[in-house]
Amino acid sequence: MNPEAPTLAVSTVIFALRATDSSETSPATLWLPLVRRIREPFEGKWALPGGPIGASESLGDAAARNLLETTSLRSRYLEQLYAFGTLDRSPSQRVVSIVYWALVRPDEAERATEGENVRWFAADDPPQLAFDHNTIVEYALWRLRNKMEYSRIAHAFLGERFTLTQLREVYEAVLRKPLDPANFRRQIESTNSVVATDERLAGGRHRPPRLYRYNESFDLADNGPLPMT
Amino acid sequence: MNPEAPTLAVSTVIFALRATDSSETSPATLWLPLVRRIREPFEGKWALPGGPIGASESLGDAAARNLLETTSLRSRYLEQLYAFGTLDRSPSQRVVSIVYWALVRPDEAERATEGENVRWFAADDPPQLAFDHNTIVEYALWRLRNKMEYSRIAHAFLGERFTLTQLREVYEAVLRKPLDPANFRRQIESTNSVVATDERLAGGRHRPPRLYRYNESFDLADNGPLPMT
DNA sequence: TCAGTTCAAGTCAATTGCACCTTTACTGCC
DNA sequence: GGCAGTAAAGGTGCAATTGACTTGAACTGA
Repeated sequence: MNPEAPTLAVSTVIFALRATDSSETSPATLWLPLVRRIREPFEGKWALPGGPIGASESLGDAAARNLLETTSLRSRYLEQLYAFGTLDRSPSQRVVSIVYWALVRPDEAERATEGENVRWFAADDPPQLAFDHNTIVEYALWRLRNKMEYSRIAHAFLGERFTLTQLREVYEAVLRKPLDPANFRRQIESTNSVVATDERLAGGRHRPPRLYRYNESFDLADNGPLPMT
Repeated sequence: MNPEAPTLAVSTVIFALRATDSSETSPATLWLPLVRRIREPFEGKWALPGGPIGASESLGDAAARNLLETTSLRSRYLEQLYAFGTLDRSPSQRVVSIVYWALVRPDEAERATEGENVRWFAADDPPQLAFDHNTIVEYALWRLRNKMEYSRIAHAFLGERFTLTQLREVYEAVLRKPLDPANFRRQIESTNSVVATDERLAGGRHRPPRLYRYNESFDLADNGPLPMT
């Protein structure tokens, strides 16, 4: 082995939608879980979950495993973001990080056991992070918002059944702008990416909205001919 | 050092436009230079140029250096493509390749000294390559064609001064479909990505077309808040 | 039963995209 | 020198899409 070879690691930026406060009426916003570093460098600072790559796992598998081990989260969507490898990202040691980004559903996000060393932060306003992780979060946010506009990735934030209003609220939360409900409905229906079910969501104090499910024959991510492993 | 740590390398997919045959009238198509492997595994097979990452260079610098050393090419545009790291990509040894893609201008492409170990191939129909390099080329082609449609990346294929017809021919060659000259002109002019010069290209047996130059204040790639190193 | 709320569908003007047409300006040849 | 050929450059009109707005339907809770 070359003693000058950089250390290789994977990290993951995880996004989930959470209510801004405990009230039901407040709109959801983007949050991400961070882990506290328990050793130098940057001991005590918050950082993206990550770790080394196992000898018998692919890069994506390594990201998913690290995710599960450090935050107890299983992601519905996992995509490679970028490989970061400038010289100055870590003091004393050369580290090349292959970073993934993940989307988890709200019910799954609850499983992330918050504690002293794992906590959720607003994605748009994270604290000062270890290494170059602030830059990485910023880039991941850009990619997410970009991809929302040309793919059906929003579905990864939702469960099996959802109303068109819920789907619209995902777009509004990520893109941070209100969308016209009628036009949104027309656009989504024209793509055939969702399928209407017979069920309706009862219980609200208004006309019960129809529940939809995702059209499985649709490509969620539009990532081209990539072997997503 | 962890003896199980994967070997880290960079490779680059280089694209250039070249005339299909020696005649001037034939339309240009996409070509890429490949290098012949001179050792096992896959000795004798064609492969993407690449190599190890130096101790004091960033990933992008490593890609550019390898490019220059193996093919004598300096690229006008270099962007990270993807990090490939499945277990089966190389026999006996675990290799993680961080792959870049590059665009070079026709005049620069001439510098690639073709010989026994470096040769140009049609990008859409490469031979059977070493490792998973056929997959990588296919993905790079997808990214290039995708990016042509929402960025001004085509300019990286051209020199300082160019006519709108030349620019249109770049799009036609990459996207493999004819474009309406009038509509193309209007679209390009509406973006303000090019600036008209006073010069015209004389010598043709027709009305001399105006020469344009690229608007430097325009973002060529639209890669978001990435530190492109 | 009624007020309040949201779902769901429809209308219309403005904008954009695309196919096609006309005019302009040069070169090469007779 | 005039004419034919060619591509540049600009223009026109239709179709599809988008965005702002309106209307009616369906349900809950008081």
